[in-house]
Amino acid sequence: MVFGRYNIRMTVSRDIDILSRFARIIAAEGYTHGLQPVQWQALRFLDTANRFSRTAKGLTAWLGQTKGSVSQTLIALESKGLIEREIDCDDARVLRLNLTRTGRALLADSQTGLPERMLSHLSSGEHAQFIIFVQTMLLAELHKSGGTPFGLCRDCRHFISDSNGRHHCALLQVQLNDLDAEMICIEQESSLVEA
Amino acid sequence: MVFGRYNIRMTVSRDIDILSRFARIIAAEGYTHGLQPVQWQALRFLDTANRFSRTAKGLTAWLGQTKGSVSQTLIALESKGLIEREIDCDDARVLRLNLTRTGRALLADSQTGLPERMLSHLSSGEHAQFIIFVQTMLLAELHKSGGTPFGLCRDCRHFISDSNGRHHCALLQVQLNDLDAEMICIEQESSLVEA
DNA sequence: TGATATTAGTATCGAGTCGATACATTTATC
DNA sequence: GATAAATGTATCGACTCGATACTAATATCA
Repeated sequence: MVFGRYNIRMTVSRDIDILSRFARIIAAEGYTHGLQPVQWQALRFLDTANRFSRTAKGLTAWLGQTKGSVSQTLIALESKGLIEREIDCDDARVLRLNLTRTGRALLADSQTGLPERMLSHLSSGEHAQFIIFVQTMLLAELHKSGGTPFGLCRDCRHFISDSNGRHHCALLQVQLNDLDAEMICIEQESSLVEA
Repeated sequence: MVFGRYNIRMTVSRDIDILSRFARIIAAEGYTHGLQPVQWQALRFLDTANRFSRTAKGLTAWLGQTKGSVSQTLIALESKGLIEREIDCDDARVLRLNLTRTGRALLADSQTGLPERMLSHLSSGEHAQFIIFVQTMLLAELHKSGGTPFGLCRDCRHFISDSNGRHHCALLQVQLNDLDAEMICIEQESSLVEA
């Protein structure tokens, strides 16, 4: 009985070992592209975040760091010529962060990194199931810790499509085009989850 | 057709976003225990690695870092009184790394961390399936990149049990007790995988 | 047996991370 | 219009991590 319990504890502990090692490898992505991991994450985010989320605040929420740390990362990315800052015309406190041509080229040239290779070791069905598990855990954890979940604009309950195929956001009161619809938004509230 | 492709690309990219964010959170484990993430990983490893693997070399392979980085981590852990070094009597180059009473107490006091909480958001069946996926990817990746897989002593093809319930290692030619059998070994070659 | 790898690990450096604190500026609130 | 809140920067210190150069012990092999 005691031995049984011991065995169970060891097994769970072993699961954590496997998961932690896996996470370490994934989280280290970036070096192979000549960037620090956090810089790579930031670049990826800024590439797919919509214009309302592409700010230091948005990045701070996405990365789960303090604004001080994020500010440092942005300085590094700017000095490397990968991003540029643009002052918001509506709110002068806000700096819109845009990828430069160089930044976009770097992302385009590095389509297959570590996470992609990891997932390639699963079949397509396993891949889909695995991502569902990850998403379940991530959303539950973000909900618990008060983190910002994010999500695609078109999956948001504020995303309205009219009969002419045009979209707009009911929260921010702005028109949206097809590209906007596919972007990540900091304000997103999933329409797939009951309130 | 073009739109369809674009959609697929966005979906895969979104999977990577989810996975990367998940991995970042898991990999940050340690701060809540008053340690740096890498120090926490090291402490966990040294707690369950057997006496042949509980060295700077073993930790280097486990963490996938250079020995210089690992050396730094060990200095930090020693200065915090969590580990102690012991010179191997057979090979004076080797330093055995042992947890102190303080180190073991820290691990025992912090049974539930971030990875455990993440996994708690899955049902027990999902949990098991998820870990199998992770293990599949991790082992495939380590095989590809030449990393050391590690594994439990008792799951090794060099692990021999006699009729009296006593064990020994056919590779290192040493006797093993029940506790040894449950530890992680750097030399482990899984008996569950065909050669 | 002795010269020469090889192995295990340390020392040190520089670029970068990250939280904390203090700060400036702009916008919101009352 | 005074005060609060929001957005972001500047700077500090402890730490990470790879790279390089180093020491010391063991293996190899002529």
